[in-house]
Formats: sequence, C-alpha cells, structure tokens
Amino acid sequence: MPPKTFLGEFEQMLLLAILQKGEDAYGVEVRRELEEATGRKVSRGAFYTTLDRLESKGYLRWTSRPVEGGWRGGLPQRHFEVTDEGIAQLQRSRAALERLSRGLDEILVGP
Amino acid sequence: MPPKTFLGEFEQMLLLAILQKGEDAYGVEVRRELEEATGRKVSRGAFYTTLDRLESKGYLRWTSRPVEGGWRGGLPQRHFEVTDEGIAQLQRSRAALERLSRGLDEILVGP
DNA sequence: TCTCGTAGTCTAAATTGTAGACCATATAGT
DNA sequence: ACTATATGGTCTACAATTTAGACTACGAGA
Repeated sequence: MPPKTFLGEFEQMLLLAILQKGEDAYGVEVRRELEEATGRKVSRGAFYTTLDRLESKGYLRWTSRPVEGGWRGGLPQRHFEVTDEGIAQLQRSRAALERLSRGLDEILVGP
Repeated sequence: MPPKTFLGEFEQMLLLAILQKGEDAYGVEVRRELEEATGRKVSRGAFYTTLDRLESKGYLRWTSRPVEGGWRGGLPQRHFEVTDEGIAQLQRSRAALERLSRGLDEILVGP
C-alpha cells in the first residue's frame, strides 16, 4: 500500500543526488552535489537530519565504509544507497510532475 | 535577488496545475486537476491554504470572476494566475530537478 | 422550506526543512 | 608534544510547509 504523501522537495533532491553519486555516495560528496545542482547552501543539519528521516521511512539505507587510501577524517564514512521503496517514491513524484508539466515546455524552460 | 529556498513540493504542483488550466483555472477545476494528476486526495484545507501562501509570496494572483452562465455556487469564484515571479520559481525548481535526474532515466521511469 | 451541491474560510496539528553549536579524530606545522 | 585546521558526523530547537476537517454562505430543485 503506497503511502499517502509524496516526498518533500528536499527529500526528493537528496535521493536523486545519492543516485547520481552511486559508489561515491557518502556524506560530503552527496552534499556537494546537492549544493552544486541547486545553487544553494545546504547546512549539515538540513542534510543529515533529512538523511536520517529518509532512512527511518525506509527510502534509504547506509553502511559504514572502510577507510580507503587518503581519507583522514575522524568518524567512519557512511555510504548511502536508495532502497527500492525510495526509487518507487521517486518515480511517483516524477510521474506527477511530468504530467503536470505536459505542454508547458515553452513556459518552463528558463533563460 | 532570488529567494533562498525552493518551492515546496505541493506548491510546485499547484502552480503547474494552474498553468495547465489557463482560462479555467478556478478553484474546483484546479483542485480536480491536481487530484487526477497525483492520484491522491487534496483536501480543501490543503488546497486553499497553499493557494493563499503562494499569493502572499507573490507567486500567484487572483481575481473575482463574474458569474457566468450555469454557475450556481454561493461565493464568487476566484480565477488564478501565476505571476512572472511564480514562473521563475518553477523554472528554478525544474532546472535543479532536471540536473539531478540527468542520466537516471532508466531508473526513474516506473512501470 | 428542507436538502443537496458548490465555493471558500479558518483552526489546529503533523510533517518537513533549516541553522548552528557541538563532538571526535587525523594530519601538518612548529 | 602541542596547537591549529580540516574532515565527518550528531543533536537540539525552531521555522515553514502540508494536511484534515469543521464551519459559513448561497442557489436550485423537490
């Protein structure tokens, strides 16, 4: 039974950013991707809080990564992965948006 | 200077639904469009509250419509229109989403 | 006049989005 | 060895968005 709500706007972008990064989907990378793609600043708080919420909803999972060559942080890196549930949500949001944008290309493609 | 946040997920869909309806963009029609496109129920509260918020942000304007043939409600109908500001926001959201979806078509197109 | 359907307002609560302070560890420089 | 700096992440608290549902009003038809 599909949940009654859609993904929030930020949740959606976060999930997409993880997919973009694939194997490299750990914190800092994903966050950077997000900032680049949206052109806005993403605070740590916003970022990790949303990540955790997404996990508790089952749209996301993560594993601790072994420290690879050259890394020098203090805590273990988390590697993120979107679950099938998460992908299904993404598809639903996308389908709705696509349908609502139909025929509006002229208007919606900015400068 | 552009606002620092994006449109919420529902706000975005609402604006799109108005654009879709064009001349017919008054309450009931827009709401119906939304319900059809998303497949979920949109309560009056959700709908009008968001409409008003969008207006106060300047992304939307409305006018009272003269009662045309056949209409028989009690209150005057409101006809909605997306402002240029609103369109600009829509473009920003769309651009970000598009960039984040790049190359993921395989994954994002559902059944 | 009673009832139904249309339109819209209002209140309150749940969910999302956001910032920023704080913790811990490693590396570089002195 | 000691300090500064950078990395990666946790936590708290608050602001904004989303949502349901009760309530008001009016017209038309039985």
